[in-house]
Amino acid sequence: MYTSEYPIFAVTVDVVCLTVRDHTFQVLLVERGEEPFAGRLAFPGGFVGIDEDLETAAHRELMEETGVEAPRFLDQLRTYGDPGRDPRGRTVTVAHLAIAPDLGEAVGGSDAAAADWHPVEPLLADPDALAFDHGTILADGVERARSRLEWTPLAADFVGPAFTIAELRQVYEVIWGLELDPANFHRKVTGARGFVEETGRTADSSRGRPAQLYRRGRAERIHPPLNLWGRRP
Amino acid sequence: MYTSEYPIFAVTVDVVCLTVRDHTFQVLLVERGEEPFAGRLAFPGGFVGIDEDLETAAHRELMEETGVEAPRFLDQLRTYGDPGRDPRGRTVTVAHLAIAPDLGEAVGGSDAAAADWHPVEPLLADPDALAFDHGTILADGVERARSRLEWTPLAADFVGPAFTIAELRQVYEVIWGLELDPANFHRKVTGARGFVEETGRTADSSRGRPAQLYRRGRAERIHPPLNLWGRRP
DNA sequence: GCAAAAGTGTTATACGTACACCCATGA
DNA sequence: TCATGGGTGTACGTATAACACTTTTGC
Repeated sequence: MYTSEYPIFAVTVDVVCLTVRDHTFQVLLVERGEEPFAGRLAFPGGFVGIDEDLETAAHRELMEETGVEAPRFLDQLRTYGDPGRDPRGRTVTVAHLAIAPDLGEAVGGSDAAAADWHPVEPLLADPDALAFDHGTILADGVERARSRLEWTPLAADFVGPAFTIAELRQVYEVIWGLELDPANFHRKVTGARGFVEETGRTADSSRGRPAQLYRRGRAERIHPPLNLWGRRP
Repeated sequence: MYTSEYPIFAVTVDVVCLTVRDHTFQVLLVERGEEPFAGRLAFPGGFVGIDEDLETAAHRELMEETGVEAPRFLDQLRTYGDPGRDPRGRTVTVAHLAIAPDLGEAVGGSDAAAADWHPVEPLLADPDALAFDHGTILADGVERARSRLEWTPLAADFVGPAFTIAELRQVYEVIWGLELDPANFHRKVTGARGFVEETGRTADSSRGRPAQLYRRGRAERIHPPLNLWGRRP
């Protein structure tokens, strides 16, 4: 190895885990127990093992620090490596984007002092709300998720294994911050090949006609992209 | 620093530099001078300096190894860090995507044995054509470039500072491998706000009516995306 | 029945494709 | 004046936004 010939780095992973809870776009954060940034909010994450691949490390850190075991989606987001981003030394972090359905209150793993969901909007508005450069990373993660909704079935990863078209529509409405026509949305989603499949079952309805339940389809891309520009004002 | 407490990594950058030359989609490669993979083709790249940020390192390595000084576009692509991707030890590489206009033959820098442009297609067809995991990286870079053409003015980065609409169309035709209607393409591109601006000058024409010259506009995204599905068969 | 939510029908308009056609130049 | 590529006009078909309307449930 060339540890004496070449610069030495520490490599970490961080996980931007997003969900929709209580009609709000939220992100999973831990309260840091140690310096630097002790007591501040940050993404779950940590050092990559010497024989561990990056995605495995991301899954492991998410599980260890928050108890979230199986996000519906997890992929690389971007790598952040500015000198000085970590006061302890030269660290490069490979940020990942994860999507989980609303899992209820019970989060919190072994390592971190506390893990909880936080609404995204106030965090985006205050660049110094999070430790390290995590404010920048959050902005990139949110942008990536918003963009992916257009041309992949990512929205289905925000809801449970069986869901109604209205639940899916609320994901778009919350994340994009606009109101969609339920009738046209229904046609677009059910008409896009491979986005959703019927289960044959219907949802319980407290009032109104019960909705059909769907599951996620096999498609990885939506053709053509869902061109949802929202309701005209 | 925690070099004794935590795993030690080497961090490199690699640059997938793409262009369109001779009506062909091409990538800039160097012939490796040393083991491992001596004599094999690889992307320009190398170790990141201890006080250097990632993008600066990418620019530097591209310049040092190929002489390409100012690509029109350079951004992170993805990070590759599987254990075992480099037989010498644990290395994480932050791959970058660069786009340059056709610069003529003269490439070749100081460090590498040789640097030259190579058509992309045969390299994609043979997964073992390149050193390390660079075949995978090339496939990701090409896919990213193809996708960006749809919704950003990336095509303008493949041509010179002043260009005709026909030159721009050829970029799409070569990279997407299809034939476009010149009339409709012209309208779409000139109609998309911020994609191109008139220069007032015209190109020299060997035959036919001389074309207007345009420069790149200020937009970073095209609304709506250029929905070019090509000429029907 | 009534309210509420799911889902379907309908229509005016916008948009895109195809291609006819005119324009400006070199030979 | 002919050939060639640049650029415009336009008709027709398809997609879609808007919203009226029907369906199916709980109360």
